Amino acid sequence: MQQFVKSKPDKVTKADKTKARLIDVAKRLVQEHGSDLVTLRDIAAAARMKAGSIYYHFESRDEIIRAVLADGVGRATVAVTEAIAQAGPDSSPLDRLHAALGAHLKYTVQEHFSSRLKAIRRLPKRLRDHHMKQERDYAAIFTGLLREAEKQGLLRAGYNLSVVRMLGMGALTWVAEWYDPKGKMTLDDIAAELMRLLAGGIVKQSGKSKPA
Amino acid sequence: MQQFVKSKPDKVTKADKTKARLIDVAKRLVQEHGSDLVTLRDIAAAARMKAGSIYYHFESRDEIIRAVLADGVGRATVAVTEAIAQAGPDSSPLDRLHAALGAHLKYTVQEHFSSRLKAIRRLPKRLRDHHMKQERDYAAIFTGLLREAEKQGLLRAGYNLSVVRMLGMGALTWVAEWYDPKGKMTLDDIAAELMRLLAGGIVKQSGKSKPA
DNA sequence: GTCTATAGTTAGATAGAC
DNA sequence: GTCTATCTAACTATAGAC
Repeated sequence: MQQFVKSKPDKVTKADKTKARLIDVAKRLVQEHGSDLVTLRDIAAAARMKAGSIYYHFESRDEIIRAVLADGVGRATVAVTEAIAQAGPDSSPLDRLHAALGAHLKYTVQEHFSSRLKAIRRLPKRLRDHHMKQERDYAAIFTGLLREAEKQGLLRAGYNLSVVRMLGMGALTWVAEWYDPKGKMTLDDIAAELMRLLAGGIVKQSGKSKPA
Repeated sequence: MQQFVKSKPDKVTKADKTKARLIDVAKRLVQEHGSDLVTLRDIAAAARMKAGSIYYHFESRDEIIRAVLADGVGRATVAVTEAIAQAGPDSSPLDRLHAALGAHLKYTVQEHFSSRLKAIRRLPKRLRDHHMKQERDYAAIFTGLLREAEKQGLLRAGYNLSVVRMLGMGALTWVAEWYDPKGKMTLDDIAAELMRLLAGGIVKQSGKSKPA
């Protein structure tokens, strides 16, 4: 597990730990209620502090939100990268894509990732621009796998792979909005369903290849 | 065009017109900035009124937001229903689905439909429950088309059609988050890409039918 | 480092004049 | 119907004690 709060984790002071705890409780609150509804008083209360004390650790409320977002992409990147690695370097790019999408979905639902984009938009421009690079890097993982598959001649011609990626990830990102953990389908089931859909489509292929 | 603000549109009073105008400007502001950031003062200013005057027409801020949401689903339903009708009753359910998804996408992007769900969640329970029925009815249109296709034997077996619907609509709903109107792809292109993906998949089918 | 206290803003909502 | 004026409540942020 990597450190996203600080890139230089030697000599962890008490302040560092408190800051990390603040990010942690803030993340939990943001996931639960949405970034807009979470106040500094909420965060402080959850961290058993008073609101004013937060300013010893952060310059502003926006700085906390930004830290929460950065932590989110960071951990998602780790989760997806690990899933890809587990599939093995000699696996098919499609299998790796399946693994990556599965990890993305799990992370998305658990951490309510989809609320991120919304929160990003209302950050001050300076913080927003910095964060968007991380988001683009994350998205590039998936496009990369599609391009690999294309290079290996696994894909049908004529698709815009960026669009395919965005449609696929959009489908999964949206799952968090309707997914019922008590329902019959697991997240793995849903990822498999998407992958099956993505790969083979839903329509019976009648001899001739005439999709749609 | 139907009336969603009032179900009894005979004798349109001045108050009715003002109320409709308030919903209209509120909708525009909500689409642009998100429902949370829109204040009564914003709405009032956009409607060339003072904030206090709004309370002559609405009981609370929540009532306005609810009206905006109801107006949104209502118009989306009309748009999708009309697109389906234009495909003709003898058309393939898949063609009608294509038409419906295209209309949904256009509406989604233009009206930033995706912000709806977020707004719904923070409504008081009473208003939220009432609204969710409209949302379910809207979603049922799409599931219905898939079931028709299934009944006509057009689909491969083993798919959970509700999940397919949610993945497909999720993909389109998410488009509004990244779509660039100045880019190369039109919304019709994207809808066609999704339909092609949904129907035939992206992976080259090598003799045997072994998707994923 | 964390507290208390409070300044400074801004929001939703109400009352009463016109 | 719309206005002005104002209330109450919540928030971010700051200052200074400990």
